[in-house]
Amino acid sequence: MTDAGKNSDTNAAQVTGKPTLKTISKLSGLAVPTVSRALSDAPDISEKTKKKIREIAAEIGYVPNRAGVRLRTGKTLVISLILAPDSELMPHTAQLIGSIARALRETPYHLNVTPYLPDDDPMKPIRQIVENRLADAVILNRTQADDPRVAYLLEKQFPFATHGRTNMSDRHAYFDYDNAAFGDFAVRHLAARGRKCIALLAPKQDQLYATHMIEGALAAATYCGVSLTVLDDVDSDARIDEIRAAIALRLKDNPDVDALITASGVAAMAAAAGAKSAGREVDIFGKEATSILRFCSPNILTLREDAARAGAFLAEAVVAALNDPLGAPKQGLQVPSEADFNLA
Amino acid sequence: MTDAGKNSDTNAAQVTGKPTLKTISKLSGLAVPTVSRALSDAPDISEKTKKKIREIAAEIGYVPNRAGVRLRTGKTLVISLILAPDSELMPHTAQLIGSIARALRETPYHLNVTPYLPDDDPMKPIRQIVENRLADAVILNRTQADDPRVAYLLEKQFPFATHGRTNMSDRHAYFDYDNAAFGDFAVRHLAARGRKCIALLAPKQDQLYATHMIEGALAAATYCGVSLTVLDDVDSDARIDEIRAAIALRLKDNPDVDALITASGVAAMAAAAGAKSAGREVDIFGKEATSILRFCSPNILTLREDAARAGAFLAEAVVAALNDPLGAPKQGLQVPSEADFNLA
DNA sequence: TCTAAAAACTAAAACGTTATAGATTTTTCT
DNA sequence: AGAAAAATCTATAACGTTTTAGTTTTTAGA
Repeated sequence: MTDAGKNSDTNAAQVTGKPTLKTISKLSGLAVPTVSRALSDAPDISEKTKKKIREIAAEIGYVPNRAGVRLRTGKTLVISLILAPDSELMPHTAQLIGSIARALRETPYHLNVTPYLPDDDPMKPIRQIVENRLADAVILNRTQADDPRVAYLLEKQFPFATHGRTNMSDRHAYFDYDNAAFGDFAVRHLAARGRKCIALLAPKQDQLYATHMIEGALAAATYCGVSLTVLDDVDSDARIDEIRAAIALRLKDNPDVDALITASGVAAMAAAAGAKSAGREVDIFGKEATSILRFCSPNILTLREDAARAGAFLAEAVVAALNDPLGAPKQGLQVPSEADFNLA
Repeated sequence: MTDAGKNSDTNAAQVTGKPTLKTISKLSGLAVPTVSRALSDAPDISEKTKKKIREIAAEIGYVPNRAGVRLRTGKTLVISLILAPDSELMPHTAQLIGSIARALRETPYHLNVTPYLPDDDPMKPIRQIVENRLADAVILNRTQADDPRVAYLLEKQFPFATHGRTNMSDRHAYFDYDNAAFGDFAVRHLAARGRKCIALLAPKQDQLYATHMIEGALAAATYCGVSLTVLDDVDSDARIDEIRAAIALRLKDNPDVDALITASGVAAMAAAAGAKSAGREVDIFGKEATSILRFCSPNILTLREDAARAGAFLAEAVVAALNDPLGAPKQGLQVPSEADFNLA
């Protein structure tokens, strides 16, 4: 009897439960490593068998088991978004999260979210992720000019991208809003409206975006021949009521101020309220994604900041860094344009 | 020579790289399964060795490898938040995400985010997660009364919790805002302010929260002796400009309306703008977490909805469901109170 | 003191994947 | 045709964990 053939009818293999490489192996009569290499398009597998295996895989709906991959390769297939405490209160954070996650759908990576509280050590989540390999890469938002997290990640050579530039930006992927252009735009626009004495709210924190904004605004003020004051003792990242009160106070000190520039929509609203309570009629120019600002009083001039675009870019940038660790980091700027401009 | 002792000096074991059960095994001289069982507090390990092993584990900072656990047990240690398309534009979604993730820090679970677009099939992400076991449980937001996702999850007996009730709520964990109490509160408050003819914006979608809100408002209107109209042809979930236009139109049809109730802050602002453009002086009563509403004109009365509390509850509820699949689902309601109330 | 039962531990296997090294087959060259 | 080279495939092992079924040690019982 010769029924102990080398290739005993494998086509009758059981196909119950989630298909694995083993399932395809049985169905195709090829060894498991062959199947694996075929699916990863290795050079030492013939085109014919690759085609056959890919067909079977597609037919039975094979999806690689992440735990297997993760255990064997050490890759987690996870990208972690580190959520700064105050970003939860910012209106377009949800959009940023959503757009990152959506962009990652095209990739094998999943997005997980790692928030920390104001009292937490900002380094802790990062260290945990790097040391325990909880993700293959991270995305940071609200980075500071001299961000210790960025320094740490650079030192550890851990892939990452940031929303907002840092002092080390030449060495990492980032997406940022062109705040210099915003400052320039805002001042020119206000000057064109006849405003002469513009004040700008700056955050107290060591944030590079403020530097850029001030640079752009100052240059434009010189060019337009208007005055520009930087209110750097008003923390534009503070709570809304504090901003309002601080603005009202500062407006009384500076009776000539006839326009305010803020870096966020929330600050713009607070500034508007502060101006109102101080009985002053000033123009407010803010930067924000949300359209609700248009319905507020006094009217607020705004340039839209596209969080969805930022998210998509960051996802791509971080995946690019993972695919080519030695390549130049992807860097993007959103340049504000007339199209982003909306009068209320 | 008797140096081939049964217990060759294991204390000199190499402790390089991430510690694993093997590391502890070598350090303790005990077998790997013993270490595993000791750490999971199995009954057949003596207290003495448990103590010893726990000490070593703590000392070398052992953290279980998730890939190993996942492969062996089939558990992913992941909870996935399914993000409805429009929730990205809602101001407190980021807070919801953050608070869920923060609550999960006390557990072995990580939060990942799975958004879908308006054009996507809402079932697709759910099916993928269940079929490919991408998470151990899911959290849904913006559920509809007759939500097919909920029906599917119930049928598959897949653990989940929802933000917002459904018609199947007795069978699943949820957290919801008590919208009946909100409707009641809003009507009573407006009536106390002397308003006689109140209109309520209802979403077009099959959302249970609207039903509750209307119920509460109608009962209170009867009690207070004021009139209540439900504007059910204005979709309170529509885009902001559409709401504004629709409201302006409806106000012209209903010249007696002197107050508006909306289910969201965004709708409240749109309603306020619509009223303004219709040249009508009406009170607006909305529900929202963000404080910026207070700075808008006309003034908007609001009850705060606590997204952070919802997130923490949902995280706990879903973890409870995982730990005790047969237990009664955790269900929570946020009852609005005077404390949540803020005049602008 | 000897046996039976209980307690404490271990060996082996498995989850699904991929890297390495080796085996087989086919092609190419002389 | 025969040998060398190239192409294609396979066996083995390993990643870290936990489960199952033992095995050894200790305690209890007579």
